Amino acid sequence: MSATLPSQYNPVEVEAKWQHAWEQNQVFKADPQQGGEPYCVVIPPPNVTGSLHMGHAFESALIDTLVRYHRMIGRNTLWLPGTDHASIAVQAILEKELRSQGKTRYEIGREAFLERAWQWKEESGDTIVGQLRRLGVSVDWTRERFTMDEGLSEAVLTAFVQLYEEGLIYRGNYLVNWCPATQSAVSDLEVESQEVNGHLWHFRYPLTDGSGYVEVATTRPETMLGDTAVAVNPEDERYQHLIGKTLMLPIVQREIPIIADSLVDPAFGTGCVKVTPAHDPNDFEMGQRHHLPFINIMNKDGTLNENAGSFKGQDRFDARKNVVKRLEEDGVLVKVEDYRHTVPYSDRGKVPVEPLLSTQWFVKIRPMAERALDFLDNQDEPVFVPERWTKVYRDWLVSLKDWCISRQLWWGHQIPAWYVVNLTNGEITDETPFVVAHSDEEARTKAIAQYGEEVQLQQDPDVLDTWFSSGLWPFSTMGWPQETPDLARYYPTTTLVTGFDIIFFWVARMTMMAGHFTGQMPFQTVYIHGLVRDENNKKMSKSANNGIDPLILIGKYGTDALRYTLVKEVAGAGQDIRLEYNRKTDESVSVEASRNFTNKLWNASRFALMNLEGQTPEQLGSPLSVDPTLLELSDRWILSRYHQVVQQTRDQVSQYGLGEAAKGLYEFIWGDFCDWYIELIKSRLQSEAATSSKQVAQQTLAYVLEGILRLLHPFMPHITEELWHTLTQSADDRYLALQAYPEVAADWINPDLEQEFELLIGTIRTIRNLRQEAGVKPGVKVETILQTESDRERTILIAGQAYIQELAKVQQLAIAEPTPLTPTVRLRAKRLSDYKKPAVTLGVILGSLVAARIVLALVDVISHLLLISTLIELIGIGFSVWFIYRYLLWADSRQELANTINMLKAEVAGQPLLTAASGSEPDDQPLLPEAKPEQAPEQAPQQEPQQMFAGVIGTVQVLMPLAGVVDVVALKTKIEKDLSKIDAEIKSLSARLGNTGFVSNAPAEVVQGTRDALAEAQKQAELLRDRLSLL
RNA sequence: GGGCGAUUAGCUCAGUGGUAGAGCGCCUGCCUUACAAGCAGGAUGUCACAAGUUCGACCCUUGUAUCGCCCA
Repeated sequence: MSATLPSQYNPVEVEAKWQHAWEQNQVFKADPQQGGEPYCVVIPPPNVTGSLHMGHAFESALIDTLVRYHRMIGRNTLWLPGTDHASIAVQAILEKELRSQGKTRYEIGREAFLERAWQWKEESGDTIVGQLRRLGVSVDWTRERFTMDEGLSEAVLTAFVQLYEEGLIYRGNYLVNWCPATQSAVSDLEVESQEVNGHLWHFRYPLTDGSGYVEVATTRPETMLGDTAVAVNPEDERYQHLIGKTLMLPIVQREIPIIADSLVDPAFGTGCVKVTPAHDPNDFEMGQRHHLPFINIMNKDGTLNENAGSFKGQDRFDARKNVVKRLEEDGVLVKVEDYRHTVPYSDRGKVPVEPLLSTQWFVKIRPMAERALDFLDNQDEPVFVPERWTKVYRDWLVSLKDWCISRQLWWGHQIPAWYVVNLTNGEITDETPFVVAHSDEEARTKAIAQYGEEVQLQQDPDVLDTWFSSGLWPFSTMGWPQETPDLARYYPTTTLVTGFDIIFFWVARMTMMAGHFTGQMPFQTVYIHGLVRDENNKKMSKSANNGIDPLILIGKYGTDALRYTLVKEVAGAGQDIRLEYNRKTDESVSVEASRNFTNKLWNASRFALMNLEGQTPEQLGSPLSVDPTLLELSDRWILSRYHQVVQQTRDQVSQYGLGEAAKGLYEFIWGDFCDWYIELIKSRLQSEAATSSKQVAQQTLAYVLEGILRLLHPFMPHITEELWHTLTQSADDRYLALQAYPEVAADWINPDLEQEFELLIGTIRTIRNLRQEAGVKPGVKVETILQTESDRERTILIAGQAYIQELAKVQQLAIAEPTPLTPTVRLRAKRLSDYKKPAVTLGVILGSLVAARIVLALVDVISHLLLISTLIELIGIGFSVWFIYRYLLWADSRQELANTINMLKAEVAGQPLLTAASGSEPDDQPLLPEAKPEQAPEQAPQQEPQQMFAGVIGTVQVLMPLAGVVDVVALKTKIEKDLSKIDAEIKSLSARLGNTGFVSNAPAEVVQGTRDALAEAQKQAELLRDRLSLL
């Protein structure tokens, strides 16, 4: 089974399989009876207006990552899904459809219209939940809700009635934003300002006393038909004498007063403004203040009404032209200027909204806003991530005005107010009395009690603003107003994840509603994510038609790849992301990169399965509990790295750093695990014999891989679930989604070891680099000499020599001090290593016997070198003593000596080198816990009989003798290039250290670090210069 | 007009008061028994501009420019 995984991952099948399995088995069904601290998220309900776009995919990916993570760390998790009925948007779609059939909603009637609407809802809702399923979201489908379902409608009724009874909902005649296209009032938020090139018309109103004219300017001349005053700023000295006088309004011939109001901007136009209280918000305020008449000149379809006199029936824009023409004819038009100004447009209707006086339902918002502010200011609730949104939210609450909640639409929650129409001739007028109730029956009962048996009731035909029901979503979905177990357990919810564009629309309304009805904030944290921008950095939107269908990318690369791309792109929390996309080919290089990552994971797992010989991680046992001495250097390194990553991932996810967490896992999995660890253990795994080395490698491989699958699961749920099942051979009814997230084993994190390992990796890279520079064929094994005078580095290299040989394709490796031609005798403080005592005894006995021979051989060797040091002869007995001490007393030193001798022999004689102890087991204790810095030995310039490729890593000199293939020019170029880099570094470091300010002010460790870096760079430069001088 | 965010490699973006990073793309060499959706190696930067704080600024402060978003 395991080894038969195909070599390319096919997400289509795997993803469908697990989506189906998760849902069928209700894997994500929440149980309020279970223990565990609750973690609850309600979905920002998508509108049933068609289909999901990339923004939904992004948001869902973020939420699902958080939810799956918290489920795995043991929280009692609920993610509640659902959809929103979206009154205006859906009604607009349906009416458009009707129009294309040559019908209107009034012709087919309310009932038939709603039937169509529900049908649409079913279709669109199905599409949307189908898409959500394909995103692999771990929602509890058993709790799916819709804003117009029975329970939520009950919540809406309850909320409305209660607010009405508390005096927080009222019906009144106010100026609203009227959208003539949809023929409904819209809220302030549904109005969008657009800059347009318009005109500013100046005309004159004559004073009634005949003493002259007042000049006014306007961008909407047709409204002059409804003017009831002209206003000036009370401070404006130019017009003091006019205040209180009256004017004769042209065309209409109405006498209107000149008033003083500080709302007037003296700098606008002439400083005199016409006042049309029924058609402008500012004028409305002035009208109220100065008790002016409110003259409405417009019908609801945007044509002028009888108050417009001869202009009656004309469309507002036609009327504009005609009014101007008439004013011109009357000789009161002064001038027309081009004028760029902002015009409020209806978000949905895409036409300029008309401020219109009409009777609507409003929520008195201040008490609710104050309550939400109180929570924010005194209890820091909710917490915004990123924090900067707090201010945006707060500013909004502070300046909030009453909320118009009635919409002249049919699709939605019909307003639960019944008019006693028999009192107003069977019609609903502004004066018709009404009762507010939960139902027909209740309304009737109430009405009869108040108005007698004869009442004839008619329900308000309008519906509520969609956000009225959305505002209740966090608690209405859990059963409110009933006291349900869900409400008790999961409310308030933990986190709300949404876009900043609906902080006002939705977030603030939820906090206000929740504060009022539940006495709590509906969520602890609001994570505000950014937008998905298109390949041109433009916001994706329907109107710009630049949306990208997530399903296309899912079909091409898989859900995991798309989700991972979206999540990985986020920097910090809440930054916008840009999605790379080619519209011609429907391809995305960034999603492709993630797909490649899934494939990498797939193949790493495939490799593991091929090499675990059918054993599961459980059967193999954790490497954390085996005899620690059996773990090899690479095992301990990957375990250290792994636990580091566990720590880091947990930290980052808990701080909403999802992008960083995703990127960290990518680096660990592809870099550390695949590129290094797997490569390092290949030889152990491939050994025929069942050695402990092989077994430990298998254990570690299985352990880390399973950990990786768990770590990555919230980010890539499908492929990890699939691979986990294969790896663990778990029964079908167990799920990775329900397993525990990896715990940090802090004891296994060893920064020293990781740092030491870096030297090995660096060395391997340097050798590979030299090979490439020298043009060595990839398959060919080379010989390499590593020289360093640092004991510490040497010990690390010796411990990792098998790795170096394996991964850098080195046949013969010598690790030594720089050839000590003129060594200084010095005492070494190295203590006896426990495990080398027997060798020492033997060494002492053999040492003296061998010494003479060795010395002779060495002298012999040296005498063949190009530079014969006459010093050798002077050293005599002293050298021998030092030599025995240095090279023969200790096992590793003998190893080193053997290497050196072999190397020297080979250099001289051109014979193959003896391979450096490839069978020796790498150290398994920390490499150099007590390495002592030593003084650098004085050394004679080194000489090699042949030219070598050379590189430097740390202070390790990497030499690669390549007889016959050395291109001196290439070699020289290479070294010179390295050298110039290092020289630049030396210059910069020296300059810094030469600055007394730096040395005296910077922290000691920084100064020391700089000194160390300089010393290392100088050493490197020296080595390279020496090498260069030999060419 | 007010507010917020951004400006770093060809592209998309990370980043830290102490020697500038990743992915993609590019160049070179490889079908090495997990992966060519791959492996190995390589090149690439006035960190938008200007002044200031500091021993030291890509990072902090102020201003300027450009882009984007929100609000009026």
